[in-house]
Amino acid sequence: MPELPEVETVRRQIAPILTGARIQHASIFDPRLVRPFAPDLVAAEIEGERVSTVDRRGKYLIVRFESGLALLVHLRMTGSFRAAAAGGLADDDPHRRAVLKLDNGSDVGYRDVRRFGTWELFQPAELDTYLAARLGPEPLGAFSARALAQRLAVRRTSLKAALLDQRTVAGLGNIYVDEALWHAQLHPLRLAATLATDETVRLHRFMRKVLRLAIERQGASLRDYSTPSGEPGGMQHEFHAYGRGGDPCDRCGTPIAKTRVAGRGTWYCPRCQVDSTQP
DNA sequence: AGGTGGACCCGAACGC
DNA sequence: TGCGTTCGGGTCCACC
Repeated sequence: MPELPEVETVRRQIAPILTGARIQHASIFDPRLVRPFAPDLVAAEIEGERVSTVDRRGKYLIVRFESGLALLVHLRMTGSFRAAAAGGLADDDPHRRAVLKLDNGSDVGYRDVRRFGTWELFQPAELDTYLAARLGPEPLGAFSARALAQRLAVRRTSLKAALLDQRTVAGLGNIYVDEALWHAQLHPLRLAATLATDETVRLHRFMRKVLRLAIERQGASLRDYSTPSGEPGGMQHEFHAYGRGGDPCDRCGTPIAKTRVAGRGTWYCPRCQVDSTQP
């Protein structure tokens, strides 16, 4: 489940390989990846393009070409990249959906078991509009506790639902929301608009801390995620809440509880994360 | 208007 | 052992 830290790890690993390289040949095997457009049309459009930068915005990867064209990649749940020397990608992967052959002697494979991931081509102006409509600020960019407070104040829903909404803050998913809330000692069902200043400050501080640590650990490898070099991340060893139902809370020893919030499996400490707005 | 829940996928884990 | 069922997760899109 690639969230911001996993996507940033992928970006850091593929950026040096892609940047400055020309796409010699593109193969797209799964129509779902680029629909409603035909795979060969999309492949033809990026062939010959030279990569200028590889950026990230929220959970999106942006491969920008010198022509101005941009390839917007979303890994959704199980998308992953794998880099190898030319001809060095395993040839028996049934989940491989695309391959980019570069003019610098590298092959970049794209794999996606569940086929939710997407590749979309954009002209620069369109891309900005598209992203601006979907994403709030980058949590690790110029993002203040005051900005977070402002965004939460207008929401009429739970803290968890508000944080999962990419327009509140870009890049958090189910895992890092639970982790940030555990650190900040806030209940996932707490109404977003009811946070006191010190609570918002805590949430802001810990969401950034957790994301930074996760990037340092190269993301969390639970089921499908691994880095483009094939290594697993290490952040799963730093989890305090996510997936830890029944384990003693690392702060107070109370067993971690599991419930369902905003349609998602949600783990929290029933003692440390008390909802002061609920009876 | 804004929030909620189902659809999209498919492998893993589970139940019998 | 083998089958069927449930689950999960990000985003979009109906629906309330």
